[in-house]
Amino acid sequence: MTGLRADNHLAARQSLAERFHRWSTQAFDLSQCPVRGVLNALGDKWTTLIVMVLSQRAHRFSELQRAIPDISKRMLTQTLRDLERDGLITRRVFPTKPPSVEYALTALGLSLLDPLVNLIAWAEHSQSQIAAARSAFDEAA
Amino acid sequence: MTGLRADNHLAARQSLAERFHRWSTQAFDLSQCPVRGVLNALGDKWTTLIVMVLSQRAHRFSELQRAIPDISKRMLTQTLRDLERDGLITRRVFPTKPPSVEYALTALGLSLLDPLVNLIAWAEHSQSQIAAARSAFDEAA
DNA sequence: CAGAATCCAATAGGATACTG
DNA sequence: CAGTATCCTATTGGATTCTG
Repeated sequence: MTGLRADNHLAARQSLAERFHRWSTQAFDLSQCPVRGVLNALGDKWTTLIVMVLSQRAHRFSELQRAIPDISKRMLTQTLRDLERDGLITRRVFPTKPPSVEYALTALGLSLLDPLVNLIAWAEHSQSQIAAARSAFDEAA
Repeated sequence: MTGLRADNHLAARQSLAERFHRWSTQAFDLSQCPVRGVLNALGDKWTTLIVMVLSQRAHRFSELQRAIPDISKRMLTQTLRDLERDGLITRRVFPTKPPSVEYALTALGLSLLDPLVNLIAWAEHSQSQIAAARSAFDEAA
């Protein structure tokens, strides 16, 4: 079998090309494509990190703050709201005094973990190549 | 076998938890973790779209502009530079007159397609649930 | 404890005009 | 054709203060 390795990404290429074509013909407004919303949600500064922490177990607000030390309360609140709004996490308030709030992944949030872990694995596996490429590029300038 | 479906994402959860723990102990500066760079590169407004277009075949600068009508030259240039710097695409200049430049995915860029298509498939599959969750959330307010 | 509100700095990104 | 340069606006995100 020749080209088995070369064809490794063929299915992915065809799948991507097909999707892009469908988007650009159906809804020509690319800014409305379903993926854009998802990708720039994941692309913000804290979303992925929070999802990773919650992938272990439910966390309270202050637990999340301690798990991610350099996040501000403002951004933690806002990112949690967005995740809740998208149905990826739940927010349960316990009417204790002082109140406590627990955040946990929903089934939909859990289903995100599979593609996410693939991407993260790729990032870890590729980081040395990327770093090398950056050094070479920067040195050429 | 009980819980087969419930354990569906168990491997992903454990994998994520393990990685997060490794990062937060080894390099406590979470902003330096290898994934952050990748995710907020993919999270910007144009990177994913450009990668999708290039997944079909190599494109020239003006072809990319036509394929993605609402990108400005400024952002197209800048995003292409970043992708080149990270070693995900190549930039070949043909000394014709007027000059033409061709952009194409590298092997590393091609290897990104697999995790990327998984994430996009998830986004497409989940978009209706996300939209429903948003409506419900916004209506409650 | 779990936020809400306000203010401010940095960055991203669009529009336009110019160039080899 | 394939950019570069400049200007300007909008969004992101941090710091701080206040509250039930």
